[in-house]
Amino acid sequence: MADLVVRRMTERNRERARREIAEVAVRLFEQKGFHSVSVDEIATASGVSRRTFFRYFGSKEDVLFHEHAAIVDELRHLLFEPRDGRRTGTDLDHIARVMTAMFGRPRGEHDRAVNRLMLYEPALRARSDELSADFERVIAEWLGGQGHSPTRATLLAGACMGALRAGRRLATAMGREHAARIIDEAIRVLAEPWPDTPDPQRPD
Amino acid sequence: MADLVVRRMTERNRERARREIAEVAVRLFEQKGFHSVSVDEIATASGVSRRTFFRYFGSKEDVLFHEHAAIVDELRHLLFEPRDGRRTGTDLDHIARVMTAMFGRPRGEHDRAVNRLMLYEPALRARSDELSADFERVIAEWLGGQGHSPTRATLLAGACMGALRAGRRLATAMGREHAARIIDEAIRVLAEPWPDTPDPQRPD
DNA sequence: TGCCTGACTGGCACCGGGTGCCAGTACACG
DNA sequence: CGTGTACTGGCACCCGGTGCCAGTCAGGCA
Repeated sequence: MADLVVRRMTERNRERARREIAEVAVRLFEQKGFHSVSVDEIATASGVSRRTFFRYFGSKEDVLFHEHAAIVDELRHLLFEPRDGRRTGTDLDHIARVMTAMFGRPRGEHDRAVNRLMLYEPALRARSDELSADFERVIAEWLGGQGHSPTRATLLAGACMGALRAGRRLATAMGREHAARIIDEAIRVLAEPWPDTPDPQRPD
Repeated sequence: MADLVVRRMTERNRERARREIAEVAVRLFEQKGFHSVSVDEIATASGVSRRTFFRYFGSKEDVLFHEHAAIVDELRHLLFEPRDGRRTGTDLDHIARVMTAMFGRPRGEHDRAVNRLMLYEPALRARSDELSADFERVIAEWLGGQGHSPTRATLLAGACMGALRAGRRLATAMGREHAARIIDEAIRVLAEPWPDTPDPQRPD
């Protein structure tokens, strides 16, 4: 029991140290660019050894991405266990609500800095696309449970995350005040993407 | 003029050497996994020095991806300069034709091996998604020229490449014989993604 | 109080990817 | 046959990442 208390203390301290290191690192990244900051620099600037840095973060990139697993878990939770008991509307309505909740909420300066870095450093963009890929898998899984065939669920989830990923990039580039409008437009694009597409059964 | 001829010879020799190195490397990657093959190993196995390897390929990953720029150019060419003069059908029809042409054509064993590697090694999957991102940019650019607003063009291109990227993964995982069917279904998903979505103007 | 144990840290050595630099070499050209 | 040029290989170096080991600090226990 005392053991449990000790563990919790340690855990909290670790979390605090992790956050401090991450904040120092992000500040350096924004000053000099991701590539131009070495792990040694981050480590000494945050008062730990290089070796210890790698015990807190598996890699240099993880400084920016180590919350991703928790974010994916949150998405899964919102999708599969809607807050108001039974959900209403269509599948797309539900996904739209969840995504608006995920992307639309206010974030601190740290998160916004991480977002800026992800947008402009190609290596980091690729890594952030992995988060989208995880989202896509979760959505496909959920759609499969809603009665869509596995193939269709995968493709729908792909289209869905494709539009939302593009929307997120647009919103980051154009500024926070456009975010809501862009997410809204992304959903509309998904609901009715190609209004001029003829019925495939009756080609003209 | 003689100078030009010499340049061409050299260029051709370089290209041949590059292909040989790439084939040796892919063979090693499939035997032992991407991470377990060092650049030294590739270099000695293909009879060049490590230093020269890095003159042919900017990085170890480039062995698998150095054709990407050419592929993107080809996509751009097919999209913007349709073979039969004026294109017919809707925007989506046109994109569908181009994509079927890009992904549906027969490929050699080397290309298929590269595809397998990309699918199963996470680091390589991320890198291959950059190709999709380039495709997405080209499609957005083309859609912009077809009269869609910049935002809408970006979002449409995102949805489009999202479904096709998912379809390409499915096809690679399920085998070549399903490729045509899956691409077809991806296009249908784009044309009519959410048949149960109510008209946004008349919510029920 | 003094010892033991276990978690954490830092330092060291090492590996592999990637680059700058320089010397050697092969080859077309005059 | 000399000469310039493009290519090569080797060396040294930087940086990200890991295995290993020794030191340290705290709490538990006799």
